Amino acid sequence: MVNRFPVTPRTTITDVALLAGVSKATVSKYLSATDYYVSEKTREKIESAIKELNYYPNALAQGLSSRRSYAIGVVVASITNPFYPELVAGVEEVIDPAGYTLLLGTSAENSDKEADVVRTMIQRRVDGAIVASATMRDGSVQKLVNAGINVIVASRELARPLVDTVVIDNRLGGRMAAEHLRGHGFGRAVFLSGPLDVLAFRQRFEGFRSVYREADSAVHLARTSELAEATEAAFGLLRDLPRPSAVFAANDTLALGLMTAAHTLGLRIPEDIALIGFDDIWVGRIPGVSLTTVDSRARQVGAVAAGMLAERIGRHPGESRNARKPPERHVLAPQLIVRGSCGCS
Amino acid sequence: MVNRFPVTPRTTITDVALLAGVSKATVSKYLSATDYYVSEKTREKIESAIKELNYYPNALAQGLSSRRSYAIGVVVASITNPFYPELVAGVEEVIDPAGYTLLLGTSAENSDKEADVVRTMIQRRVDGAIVASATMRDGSVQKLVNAGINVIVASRELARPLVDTVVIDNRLGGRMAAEHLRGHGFGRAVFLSGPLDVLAFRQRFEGFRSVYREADSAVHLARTSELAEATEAAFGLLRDLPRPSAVFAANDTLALGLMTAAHTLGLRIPEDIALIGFDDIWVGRIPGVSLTTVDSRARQVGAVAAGMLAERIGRHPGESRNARKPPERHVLAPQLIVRGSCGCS
DNA sequence: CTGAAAGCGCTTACAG
DNA sequence: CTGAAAGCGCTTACAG
Repeated sequence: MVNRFPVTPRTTITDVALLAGVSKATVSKYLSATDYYVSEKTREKIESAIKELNYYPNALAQGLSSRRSYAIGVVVASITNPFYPELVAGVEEVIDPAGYTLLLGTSAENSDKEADVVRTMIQRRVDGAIVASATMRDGSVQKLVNAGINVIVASRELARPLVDTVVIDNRLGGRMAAEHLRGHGFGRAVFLSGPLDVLAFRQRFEGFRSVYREADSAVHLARTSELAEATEAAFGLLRDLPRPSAVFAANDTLALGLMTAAHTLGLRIPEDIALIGFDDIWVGRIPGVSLTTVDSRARQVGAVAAGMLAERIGRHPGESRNARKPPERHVLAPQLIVRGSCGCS
Repeated sequence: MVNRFPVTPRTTITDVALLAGVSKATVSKYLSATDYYVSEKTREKIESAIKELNYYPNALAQGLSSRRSYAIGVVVASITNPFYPELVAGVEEVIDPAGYTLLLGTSAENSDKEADVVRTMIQRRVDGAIVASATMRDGSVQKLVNAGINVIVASRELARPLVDTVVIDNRLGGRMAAEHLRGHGFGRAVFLSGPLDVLAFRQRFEGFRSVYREADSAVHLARTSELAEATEAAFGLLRDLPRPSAVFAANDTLALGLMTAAHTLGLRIPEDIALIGFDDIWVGRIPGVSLTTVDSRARQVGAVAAGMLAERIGRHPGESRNARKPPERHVLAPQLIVRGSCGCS
């Protein structure tokens, strides 16, 4: 077979071995650093050969051979929803120093894309995956697990405890928001939410309802929690009579939608409507927004998830069935962030 | 050699070939779809074997063998700066249907991380890279190119036209903002900027200065364009006497910093200070923010960059020297988005 | 349309 | 501490 590829050949481990006057095996051992010892003299020879040849080991070959890709997949619903970049930053923070590369997958609303992402992660043989997309079905997570991938579910939960999970206490968060509103003297409040089949929303609602019970509480739903949809839903809510004087939004984007709709209708916040959101995306800190909210600690959730994943991978390198250790559940505490939109200041 | 890895073996192309009663080569041809023809009968046999065995081709092996990883690297400065997710979304939009996987790299401020990202992209043998980090040095881009990777620089420029570039016309954008401010009757305005060694900032400034000339114009610098630093710098600016009544910020985060500082000092926007930003991050649409700004079209920039990259890769599969076609330059037009902060409404 | 065989660039027991 | 050789799971000319 001659000249299969008419391209500039890259330098390989063989070139390095030749120049250093040692075997490929020895170069490989030098590269892996930890596991094997290499004498000082050969180490030096190898190092200078690598430098001279400007050699970069081929990660595909390494992965194929060692059955370890040093890649981890992160799947989020949408990268433009500011909650997710924050979580991804948390993941990166810990994954990065550990030498892993991040494959980003977006599941969108779309179930085709969801299937694509799952397939991609499996085919690329990621060492682990962090699934942080609220819209991803449990079956998709199951597929990853079946394929032998270590997976951690972050900022959401599965119906059955299939894998490690890291979440905040959403019920508590909902309760905190509701109690704060009640503390302002509001006898009635409305919960503005995305679809209630998203567990986090449902739990926040439960927390809310533990304070505003029965007839006193009401829910108003948006189809999704995109700003446009949220605004649309908020218009509906604000035209309902009697108009609520206090609203707890299931996340900050929904809260911003409410702000937008209120503004258009000439209603002021907090004077006409007191508002609390959920997540604490950075936008809320801007003076003109000044959103009181519950911090869902996206960054920490990401970091903790990455830490748990790294531990799993360490325990089961290559393909595992997640078998040894039973699924763990890490619960972080939410935190009320008081700013202007609730009427405190 | 017996039992090298005590792990559940995954199903391989050999298993599929065996079950389907054909050779690995034929299965491979079926998998590649486009290039080869496979008879209807064998196609069916292969398909059912794949389904029965739940087979997923190993992308590492495919990449090693074909010298095509179907991965593209995207490097941004910071994923939590809302400008970048928007650009990444644009990239994804076109990369995704084309079957590429996105490797995300963050260069941060840190030049160690920058080197890591470059190394990672090279070792993983990405088919191409999109560099959108304003803080990444030209030398790093050069390294990628030297390693035979197709690279597109997005939303920034290199000193020398080394690779394809997609940018907006920053000078024009700066001019549009300045002219709008001048149209409001402001005889003097200040340019609030990040470091002027970032070309985009410098060009925006040039556009600004083409309207507010010489003594009339002034610059005020922030160390970075993080919100906290921006706010800090804005305090300085607002305490300068005479206090400017119009500010053009080099990007929206800087503008938000100015809003924050102004609010703290009891200054109103636009009554006391008219403000225009740059980028049009979605936050500006929120009523309480209502930021007049210049749309830098992050999403389109990302999409166009991805398109150019796909074309390069198609032309030079595997390792190329980006040689054949000279570097291209794609310039998009910025667009003024008028909202409340400039005093228009 | 299909298959045999070499090769992609590494790693890893095993033997020394 | 070092090396020979097999193997990781694919793809691709080449021949039929």
